[in-house]
Order: sequence, then C-alpha cells, then structure tokens
Amino acid sequence: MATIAVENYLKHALLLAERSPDGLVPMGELATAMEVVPGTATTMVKALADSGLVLHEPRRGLRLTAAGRRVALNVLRKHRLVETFLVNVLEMDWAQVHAEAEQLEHAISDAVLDRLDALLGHPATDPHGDPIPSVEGTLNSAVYATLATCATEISLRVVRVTDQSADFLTFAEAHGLRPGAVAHVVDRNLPAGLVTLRRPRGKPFALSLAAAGRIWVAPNEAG
Amino acid sequence: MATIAVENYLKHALLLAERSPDGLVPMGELATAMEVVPGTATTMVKALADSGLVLHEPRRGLRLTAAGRRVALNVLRKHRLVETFLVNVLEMDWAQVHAEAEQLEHAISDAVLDRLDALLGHPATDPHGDPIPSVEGTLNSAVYATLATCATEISLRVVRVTDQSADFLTFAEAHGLRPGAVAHVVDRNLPAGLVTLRRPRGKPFALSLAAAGRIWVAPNEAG
DNA sequence: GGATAGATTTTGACAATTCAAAATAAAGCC
DNA sequence: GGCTTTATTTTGAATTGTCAAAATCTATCC
Repeated sequence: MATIAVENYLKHALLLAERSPDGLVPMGELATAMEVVPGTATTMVKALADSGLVLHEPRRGLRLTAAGRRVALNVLRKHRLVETFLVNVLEMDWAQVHAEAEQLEHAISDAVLDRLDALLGHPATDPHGDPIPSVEGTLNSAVYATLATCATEISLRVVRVTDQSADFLTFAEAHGLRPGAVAHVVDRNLPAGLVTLRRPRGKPFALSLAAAGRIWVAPNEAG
Repeated sequence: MATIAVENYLKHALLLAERSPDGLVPMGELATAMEVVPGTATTMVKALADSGLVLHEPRRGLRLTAAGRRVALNVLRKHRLVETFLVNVLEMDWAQVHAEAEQLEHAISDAVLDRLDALLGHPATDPHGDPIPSVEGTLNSAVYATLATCATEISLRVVRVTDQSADFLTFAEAHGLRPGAVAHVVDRNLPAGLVTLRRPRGKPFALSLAAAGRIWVAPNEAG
C-alpha cells in the first residue's frame, strides 16, 4: 500500500503532468507543489521510480507510469468525491472543503468511496467544477476559456474555479461565481489588468486578470 | 497536533483505563492492544509523558492525564460517529465499519465531526451500542449484564455488542443480535460453556459463554 | 531468603521522510 | 568558448515510530 506521502507525490505529479504537453514534470515544480525542498523531491522520486510508479529522467524531471497514474487517479477521485460530499451532504463551505479532503483522501477505502459515489449520484464534477476521475481511471479534462480570455458581452456559464485557496473561493462565492452561475464580461482592460463582470440583475464588479484566469466559462446555451 | 500513532496510543489507553478499576493501564496491555512489542510501548509512553498526555509509573503502567483523556475522547468520538455514519447513511455492513473508522478517525476535523453529528441527529451510541463521547468529553458507560450473566427466561433487549472482529459481528448479525433486538436466554449450561438463546418467532440457537459475554442486554421493558 | 518466572525497560538498529547546505550539471550569455 | 545563473542532485543529519534481543526489576514460590 502507498503511504500518505507517496499518494501525495503521485497526486501532485498527475496534476502537474496534466498541465504539461509532454507529461514531463520538472523536479522543482513537484517540490513546490509538495512544499518540500528540491532535494527531498529528488529523494522521493528516486524511491517512486524504484517502486515502478514514476520514471525518473535525471536533471529533466519525472513521468508517471501507468501504475503511478492509476494510484494518483484513485487519490484524486477520493479527493473530489469527498469535497462533493462535504458540500452537498454536510453543507460545508466550499472554501474549506479542499483542506478537509486533503486529509480524508488518504483515509477512505475503495469500499467507502463506492458508497459515497452512489449516495452522491455519481457526480461528474466536484463543487469547484473539477472533473472527478471515473472508477475506470478516466479523467475528463475538457478545455474551456477563462474570464481572462473569453469573448466579451456574451452570456457565460461558470464551469470551473481552479483555485483552492479559501480566500479566493470566499471572494468568488461572495460574487456568486460558483459553477453554474451566469455572468458576462462587460469590459476587459488589459493595461490595468482588470476584468469587469456583471451577473444577471447584479451590479458590475471588477477582478484582476490573474483572478479571472482561474474562472473557467462556457457560452451560456440558455442565455 | 497529535500524530496518528499518538492518537491511537491514547485511544487504546482510554479504552483499557475504562476497564481498570484504578485507571492504571499495564504496559503489556497497551502493547498488545497496539500490536507492538513491549519495548515500543515503553518508548512511546515516555514520549507521551514528556508531552503531558500520560503519567508513566515505571514498571507499573500509565495513567491518562486530563489532556491525554481529552484527546482520546475526541478520537473515540470520531471513531464512533464515523461508524454510525457508515452504517446509517452509507448503509455499510456493521462488520466492516470498525476497520474503516480506524483510518477515518484520524483524518476527520472537528468541523466535519460537528456536521456529521448534526446529520446523524446527535446519536448517543454507535451501531454496536458503544456510547459516543459527548463534545464536552463525557463518556456514558452504563453497566449492563451480558448473555453470559443475565437472568434466564426473561425478555431481553440487546444494548451493546463489544467485539469488533468482522467474523463475530457477521455471526451476530446473522442471528439478528444487533442493539435493539429482543431475545431471551432459554438455557445456560456452564459445564458445556453454552448459552442457548431464542428470538421472538425464531428457532433456539447456541453460542459459547465467551461469545455470550460480549453481548450486553437490559430487561426488555416492552415485554 | 534466594531462585525463578514474568513483565518492563534499555540498547542498538532500521525505514521513511524531511531539511540544510555543498556539489554538480545544464543552459544561456557575451 | 568560458562564465554565470538556475535547476537538480548529493551528502550528512534529524525525527518518528518501529523491532530484536539483552538487561533489569518485581513478585512469588518453595
């Protein structure tokens, strides 16, 4: 069985690999994500390579093997189903549930996971809009535009909020920017780094381009 | 924050202390409960004593301090509320939930615990009839008779089953011996070490005195 | 009142995970 | 092509929790 540390390294390796075109994850990125010094990541990656969970390409980075990816997807599935449970069933604040799920993802058995999945009705995404890996190990990563890049003056539907910090999520919540919410970009001022947004029957408000880049949207079909 | 190992030592120390008249827990008992060699228990108890969680009386045993007892009760509360959740909400088999809760009890925050408690309606006991410590740290340990010691030929209500092994619980379940079940002792044959039981509209069946001693009962008020 | 059995403690070692800091390799720059 | 910057790896050490086995108590038993 993978230890908690191993599960965490693999999970972060997966998340970083998903954002990398060739699947190669630089050591430094993994170390940053894990909040350890680079040497620690090197040590652990070599151990993971010995266990056949990753390939270590010295001085270049690491790649998940099929076995490593399987473990990582299972942990990610637990994380996101737990978040969904905490929000949908226990009615907890979506800004807090990430931290809770970080612990629970390592304590939940596959048996509990299955029951949780059934209780929640086999959801496809978690409360932040992040896709929940299937039992079979499929990760549906549809690509959307963000509020920093999408067209202006058309009705949009928020599909995903990719920032787990409680502060950001509380801000988003306060402006109704949860997945499913409808809004449109009133104006985008690149020099000022500002995006102005408006929700139906709401006042316009601004957020930084950096923040806008973490809110993913699709054209609002109904709107 | 207490580590998982520390939480486990304190939890087992509490359970053993509850069954000891003077609250003194011999080292060997703790080591057996924790499934470690005696020397390991000694090492850990000294560390716990340094943290002010237990008192170590060399060669005699240990006692929980108020701080240690507080931590232990919190872990036990998590364990038993999680078991209740797994059975009542996720509809899992009561024979499995102990093992699951052993992991989850260390991963659940107090915030999640509170929500879980509310969802379950603030239960007083878990699915095995074990009392759930209150938030304030009260452990209601009412003393009952067991099927090995109770009066015969009177209607009884099962209140508690104090064996966490899946085999025993599956056996108990198969005969309907869950808390709340009604039964009476038909016969007790001490030389043979057998207790014969009968449930309403059921066939009589036998179990060993040792097994009977793990099923706690109260007189059945309703008849 | 010592020998002995049983429990407990001590000692030395090991695996996992981490850090700090020195060493090394790679990449880009004039 | 040599120099500098940056990323990565190596080395040595600390921490936590564990075991095996030797040493040490304690209580008890003739």
